[in-house]
Amino acid sequence: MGQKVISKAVIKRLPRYYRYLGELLDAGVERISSGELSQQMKVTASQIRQDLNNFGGFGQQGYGYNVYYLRTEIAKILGLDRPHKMIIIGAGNLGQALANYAKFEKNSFHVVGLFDNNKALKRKMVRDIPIMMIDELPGFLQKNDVEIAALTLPKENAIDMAQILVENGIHAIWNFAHTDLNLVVPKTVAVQNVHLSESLMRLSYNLKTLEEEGKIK
Amino acid sequence: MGQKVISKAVIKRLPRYYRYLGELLDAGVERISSGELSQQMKVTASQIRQDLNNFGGFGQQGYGYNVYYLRTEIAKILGLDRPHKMIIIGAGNLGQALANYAKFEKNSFHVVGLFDNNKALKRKMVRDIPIMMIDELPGFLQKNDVEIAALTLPKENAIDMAQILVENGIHAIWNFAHTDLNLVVPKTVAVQNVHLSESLMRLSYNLKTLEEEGKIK
DNA sequence: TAGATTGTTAATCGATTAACAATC
DNA sequence: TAGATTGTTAATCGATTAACAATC
Repeated sequence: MGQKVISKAVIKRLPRYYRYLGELLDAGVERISSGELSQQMKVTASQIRQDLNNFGGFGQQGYGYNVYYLRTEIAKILGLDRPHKMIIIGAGNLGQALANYAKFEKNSFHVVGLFDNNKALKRKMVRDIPIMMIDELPGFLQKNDVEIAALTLPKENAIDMAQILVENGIHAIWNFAHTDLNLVVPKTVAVQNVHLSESLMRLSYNLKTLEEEGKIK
Repeated sequence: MGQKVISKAVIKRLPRYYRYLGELLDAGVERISSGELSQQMKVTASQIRQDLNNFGGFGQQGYGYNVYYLRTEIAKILGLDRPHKMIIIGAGNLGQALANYAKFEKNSFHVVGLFDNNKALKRKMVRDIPIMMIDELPGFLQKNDVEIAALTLPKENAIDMAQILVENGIHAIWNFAHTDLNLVVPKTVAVQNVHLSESLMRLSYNLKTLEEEGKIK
């Protein structure tokens, strides 16, 4: 309680540290200094030390950081140390892609259901995950302790669906619809908006900039 | 030439302005002030005016901004005013999802081919887009003027594939593999990394924080 | 003209980097 | 112990916000 608020910039970097530490672990590296890690990740050693110190001292003077220990601690910070049940609303290509994707983080995210309103999909399975109809959703949420819902829907339906999800006890929404759900949902629900189109537009901007600088063609 | 470098923070916000302006346009709104827009987008009016002024004066004192004009100008800045040919490497669920997705921006991104090494997919079509084999890729790039490649591959293959793409004249990579391609590819190629797992981890962090603050359950 | 709202400069805030004392 | 490297404070840098003169 009364915990220090960690800046968004720091939180944004944590998953990247987590990924690099995983790769180091796979490569059999036991310890690493902020200096070495900074070279690999192309950030400053100072930033790494500052970031980590937001959460307490994970390193040791004269030694550096133990890779396994540091990774475990970051996992805890990110809440990856326990399973989260997740459902996916929208069983199209993106929904199905996420169903596979979320398994990546082995013990953290369990996709327990896909929902769609296309009756042709009813009772089908994606891997071992059943596709259910939207009208089964409230009942399903009542029976199962689901924390996270991924939304891969047209934006017209996303806001109403978010409402339904919140009413039925969902605590986190991973939103792929073209709208900013966090402006619509109560602050007691975590929201991450993934706007793929924005990413593509930034790529387009960068491409255009390279052209204008004469670095292309 | 010798153009002012625009900060990443500004570029990151442009697509969001573009989206809101599109919605205003659909709603038949003709003009808007930075103050009104700031309320809708939950940012400061000051930031909107500062951001836009990086590119020149799009507004008019006492009037505000013409929605259609401003949107058109932002489109130009982002390079959305001309078509970009795009291919997708990896014809799994994510690749196919992107094939539909990229069409969203009507005249900006044309997906002209999907590539995979799964022979079962050979010669299939996704919508009107042919799936081709990876070994056909260099020939295809030689014949077609493709600027952008989306990469939906396991990370093991992504780096080699990026190399091949760059050698064959690709200028922009939209990377969905779990690795930082921008650290690997020459600076004359634009890269946007989309790390979905990082987004999910941030969601998990926010969820955990809400729990700890006692706002859940 | 008076009112509204931009464009732009100046002030503030926050994040990053540098430096170094603490300590393993 | 000497050397290495963290943890942490101080300095710098950049981004955001506030303020207001310019101007439609």
